[in-house]
Amino acid sequence: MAAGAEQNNDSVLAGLVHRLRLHSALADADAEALKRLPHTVQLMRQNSQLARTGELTTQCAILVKGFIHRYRATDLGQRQILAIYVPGDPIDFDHLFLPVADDGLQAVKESLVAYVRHDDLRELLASRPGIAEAVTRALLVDASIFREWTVNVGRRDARARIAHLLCEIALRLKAQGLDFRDSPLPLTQDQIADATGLTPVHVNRTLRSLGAEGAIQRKGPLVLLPDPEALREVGGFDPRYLHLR
Amino acid sequence: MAAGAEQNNDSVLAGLVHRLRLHSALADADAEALKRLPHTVQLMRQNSQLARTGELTTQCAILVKGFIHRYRATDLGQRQILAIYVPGDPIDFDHLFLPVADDGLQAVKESLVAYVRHDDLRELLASRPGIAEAVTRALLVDASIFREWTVNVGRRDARARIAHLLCEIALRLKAQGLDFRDSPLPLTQDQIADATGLTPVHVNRTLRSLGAEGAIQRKGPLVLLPDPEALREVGGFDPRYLHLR
DNA sequence: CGCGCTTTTGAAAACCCTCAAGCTCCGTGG
DNA sequence: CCACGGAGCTTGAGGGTTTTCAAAAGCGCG
Repeated sequence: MAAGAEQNNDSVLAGLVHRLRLHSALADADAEALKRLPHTVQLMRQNSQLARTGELTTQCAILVKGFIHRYRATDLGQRQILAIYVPGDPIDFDHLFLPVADDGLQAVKESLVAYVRHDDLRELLASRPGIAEAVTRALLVDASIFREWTVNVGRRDARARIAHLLCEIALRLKAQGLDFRDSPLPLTQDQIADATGLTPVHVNRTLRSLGAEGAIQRKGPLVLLPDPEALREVGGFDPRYLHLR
Repeated sequence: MAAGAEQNNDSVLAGLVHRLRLHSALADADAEALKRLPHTVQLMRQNSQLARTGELTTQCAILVKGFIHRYRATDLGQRQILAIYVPGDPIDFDHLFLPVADDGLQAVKESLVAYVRHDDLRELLASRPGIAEAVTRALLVDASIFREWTVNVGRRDARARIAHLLCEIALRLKAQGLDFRDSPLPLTQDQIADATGLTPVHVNRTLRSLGAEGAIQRKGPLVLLPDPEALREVGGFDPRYLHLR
């Protein structure tokens, strides 16, 4: 756990409401109730852990700012990144029902995380079916994304894998009202490798080749997207699996 | 859709109850209510489709007998199998909340499927929170399995991928009170390839090599498992992600 | 200014893929 | 009863994408 300041800011959970409304029609009363949920906010340092595989949790995390990834490791120590969360995303609401953590959670860069207690959230879900349904739907959309990642890693070559990953994150950011340009993804090539099932060396070469064609633009460690359309082509990206309205 | 006889057998949904109880403590009253859910039963011919990507659904399917797989295809027509369901598994309960189908569903071999109407199931979930929680938990366990498949395809070599796949199915069958020996997996090498992100040719060679070592035993198209322990070793299989009690 | 982390580059090797053909098994029909 | 055809399995040779190993260069930070 990173050191963190506790606060109680009213609009911290607005991003979560926005995310739920991407998939569900949430009544205003429900939205207000959600935002009033008691919560604490923590600043997570880059690379700090939110949870470790096997741990028991009693709180749920919501990403407010920054990026967080979910990963799992094989017995041989090979790491596979399974999800990359953007602001507004519920990070581990699955722990509400399966309190033992499957996966590790780590801050990609310095991030702001809101915590709500399982008890409080459970109470809210029980009293407001609209919220319960919206949360369930969000969990199922996440599952659809997990499946697309399997497709990505299993059936696309290196260029397409990376392009697809970037398209997805760009679109999910945009859906949250954010922009790749404003908050460019600070993934290292190591992390891209672990997300796509490749090696860092090959990611480097592929990124380089994509840059040469103009499909992406690079500034230091960051990747910008000058040509989303071209990238979409390369990645064979079809956003239906994101279930955006 | 395959031609199918309609019936109304009382114990058809017992497998589903068993599956839910792998993860949740279900009250007897809840279990009885579940089994009394109105349903029809259909016999699906080998390779027949239950649903196609993009279709709207109004019923949920439960696998009673046989095997069914879930798949998705890339824009280039490459197929990736995303899940293999065993008897007792709820197949598409996600459509209760996201009625537009993400994925295709196809019978691996002749299978028996029970259908319940969304309306009936929704009513049951609303009136019995214990069932609602058990179903949510089952969906989340499935999500955990999806993630492990990403790890499998992304970070293991061919031998380990296939071994891991076989270990998982064998264990899930066993948890349902079935046995690999009684109902050996009728996957073709093509299907194993699509499940593991490999090509059929390489699956053939790998299967052959696993057989030569005695890790598996083969009888015609079928794969038997004489030595689960050896396979577990090869696949780096750690069953925790299955959340079996 | 130097240390650590990340990126970059090169060369060789490995794993897996593609292409292609032959084989076995089995159900169907002549 | 045997020929035919299809589906799935097997095998070989060659090629390609990706990996491994190794080392150097760039960059940010204390």
